[in-house]
Amino acid sequence: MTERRYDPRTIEPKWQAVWERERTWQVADDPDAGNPKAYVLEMLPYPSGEPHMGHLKNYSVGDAVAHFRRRTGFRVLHPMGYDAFGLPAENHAIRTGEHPRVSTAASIEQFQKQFREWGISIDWSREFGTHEPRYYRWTQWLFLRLLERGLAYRKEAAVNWCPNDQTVLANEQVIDGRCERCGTPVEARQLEQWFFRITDYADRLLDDLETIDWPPHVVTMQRNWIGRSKGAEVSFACPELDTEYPVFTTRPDTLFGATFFVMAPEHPDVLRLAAGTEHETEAREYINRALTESREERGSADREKTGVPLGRTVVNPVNGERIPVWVADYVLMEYGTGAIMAVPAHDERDHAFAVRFGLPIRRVVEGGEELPYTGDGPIVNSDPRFDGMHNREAMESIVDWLDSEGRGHRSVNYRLRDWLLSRQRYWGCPIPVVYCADCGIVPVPDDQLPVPLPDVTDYKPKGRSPLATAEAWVHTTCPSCGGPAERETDTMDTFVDSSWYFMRYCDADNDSAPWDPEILAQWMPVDQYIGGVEHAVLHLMYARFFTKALADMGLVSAQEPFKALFTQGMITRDGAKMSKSKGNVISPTAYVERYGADTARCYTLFIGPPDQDADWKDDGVEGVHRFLGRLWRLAADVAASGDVLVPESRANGAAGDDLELLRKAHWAIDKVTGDMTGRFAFNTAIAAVMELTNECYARRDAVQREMLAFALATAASLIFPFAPHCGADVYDMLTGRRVWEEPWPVADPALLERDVVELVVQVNGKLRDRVEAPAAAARDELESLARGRPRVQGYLDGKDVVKVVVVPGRLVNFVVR
RNA sequence: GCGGCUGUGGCGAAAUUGGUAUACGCGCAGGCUUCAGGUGCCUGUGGGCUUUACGCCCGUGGAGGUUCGAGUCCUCUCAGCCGCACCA
Repeated sequence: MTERRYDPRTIEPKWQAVWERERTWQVADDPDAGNPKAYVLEMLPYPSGEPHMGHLKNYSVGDAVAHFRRRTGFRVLHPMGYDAFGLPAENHAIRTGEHPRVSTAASIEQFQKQFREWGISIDWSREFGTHEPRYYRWTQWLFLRLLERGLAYRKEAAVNWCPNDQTVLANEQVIDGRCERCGTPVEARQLEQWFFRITDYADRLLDDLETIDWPPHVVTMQRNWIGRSKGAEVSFACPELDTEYPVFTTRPDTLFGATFFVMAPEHPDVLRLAAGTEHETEAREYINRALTESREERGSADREKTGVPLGRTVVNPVNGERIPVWVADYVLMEYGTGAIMAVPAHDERDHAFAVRFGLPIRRVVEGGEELPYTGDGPIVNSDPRFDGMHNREAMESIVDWLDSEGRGHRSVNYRLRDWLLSRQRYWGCPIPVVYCADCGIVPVPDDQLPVPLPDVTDYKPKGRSPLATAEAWVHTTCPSCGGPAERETDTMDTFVDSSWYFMRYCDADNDSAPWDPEILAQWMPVDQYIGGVEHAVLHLMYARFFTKALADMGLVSAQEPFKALFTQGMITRDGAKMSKSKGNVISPTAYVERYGADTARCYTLFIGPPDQDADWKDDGVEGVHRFLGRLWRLAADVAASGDVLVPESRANGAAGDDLELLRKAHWAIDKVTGDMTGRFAFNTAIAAVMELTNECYARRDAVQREMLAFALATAASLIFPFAPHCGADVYDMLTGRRVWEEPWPVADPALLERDVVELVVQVNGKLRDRVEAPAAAARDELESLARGRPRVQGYLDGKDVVKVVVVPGRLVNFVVR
């Protein structure tokens, strides 16, 4: 019909230039602004190589939200930065000798370029990388505030050591006993390291999950990770050594069933207990072996239980019984007290252990056919005071009794461990403390920040941080006494950097504080956070902890950083995760060049619900490109046929095809608006704009030019959040106006209603006929209309109509016998 | 083992509260336009049956149930994916 061609290569740069020149997406900090604020944020990218499809999807989702909020009356903060410290850049440096700063800068440049080519509406005035001194200065400053409050501390502990990356790892970074980054089995090492006291916040991190709008599965994962258990702490005495060993139990009702006692190999008293007994040598050997085993070797629940007796007994406080003490590696030093009472009749692990070593098993709760029985029931074989009582009640009574005797009390335990933040690696934020022979650990004063990351020649970790080789940097003077001192050479876990970046965006250029609290209060919390589910317990837990700790210091008023969270699904290729090793990586660049950014962006959203994983198919991309081309071409034809038009609905007097098209436009407005408010149903929103476009084609020769222009301009307006260039261009061609300056369209309810509806007629729930009926018709009118249909008559003749169900506007159902 | 999610055409998927199952897109088939086209436009497309009709039957992983009516609610079950995994 025309030679006019949809050419994204022309229109996309044209609009990008306008947005760049006019700084369209820049937003001012203005406490007096009339509009409410909306802080829309996608997780900041880790700049390694070039952006991939996951980035394209992530920022397409976020940009759609940002655009929609802007046009529905919000002042939107939509910033960008780079999580630039980290292992991949450093490993690259080890291989090539190139400074991580260089490769990181090159990658950041790629991201900057592509974000602009994608047309993402970013406020570039707030951009930073976490590796820049102007940023990490404040990471260090925040570390010192946590240190002052005792929330950062140093201790020796059994930590996870990755022999490949030559660094310690946080608990959260160990997956199935292996390093999260490289997959190497993790070893246990006894080292002195820096920790954040995140466990102090366990209760609040758990309870406040109820105050935020997050996907339930992420909430569940965090809840499980924190792992709060309620129970009791009960002391078992060892008279020979004149000591007492408290244990944590969630089942104080089974105390009378405790037949032995087990300590973790790491327990500080195990060797002392075994000393001088016949089992001393055996115990010593067992403990030594257990301590050198990797987490993976030790960790599995299905492996056969091992352990040795220590040749001692302790006294069960409820009945004075002496029970033998064992050491076994199924007891963990990190959880509870590092010692347990074993109740083999009612605990699977204790049962397996008792069977293996021939230890007695005593049932104290009735129920179940076989042992171990972990359910509820009446207490037996215990004390006359408790026998016959339901075990749930007995729990309370037994703890109360022990408490009154001073031998126990209620207690809560958590699975969550403190956050180990030291890393023996180069490319990270230096920890701002020095070690002085006289003064000990001395924080670097605020006015000496940042502690710069020194240059080194060898990035290879050798069990010590590469920073240790920067002698001139390491040797410094003590800020406290002026004597010689050495700098901390470990760097921080990069999750520290990303635990507060969203606050820095609010006041990114501040060089006298991490932020001005008043400006921060204007923007925080993030209203909509968008990112991958892989951060469900790592980044998202750490950022919540930081926010709460800083809130306690009065630095932030928000208790939660991310009011709402959306986790987008992965883009796969042939059903598999894209990875360089599989060779199935597809780069957004090729598609952006060939079809334009709008097509690539729309496709990542149209492919399916955005929280679901989706498989990339080139055919699907074609389909989306065809749709944008159809919209653009028809609009170009209309625009070429006369003057530019003012977008208005022309509701009055429209009839016939004009009215039908007008209705379809309003239906689409309603559908898209609904799909985007409180939901992320972008796939069906785009489908609705496709339907509207199809309707424009179907009626293009039957409607007035103005109506066609209105319908097409509406389609452009609605597709703009997903395909901003095409949306802007079409809108401009038809109206001469800028779509992003237009308020979001509002559907006219009168045009959503129809005066005639298709009534479904069922007999016994089966569809038998359809008939046009006035929408306003009364129930009995609808019934007689339906009853009068010949086809329906055929089903009703000779039968008893026992019931008639009428749903006005929908259906009539005759129940016959 | 525990917890969570998902099962709908040849494929990706729709179906806000129980009310016409399969919107939209891909693919496929046919037609028109074109010198041509891997372009554009139009039409058709869940399966089966027959008397080819304004027809009937079946159909949302499987089996039951509730209801006038179930993709949607309940019970059991199968399959796949994800998370946690000796946490006392």
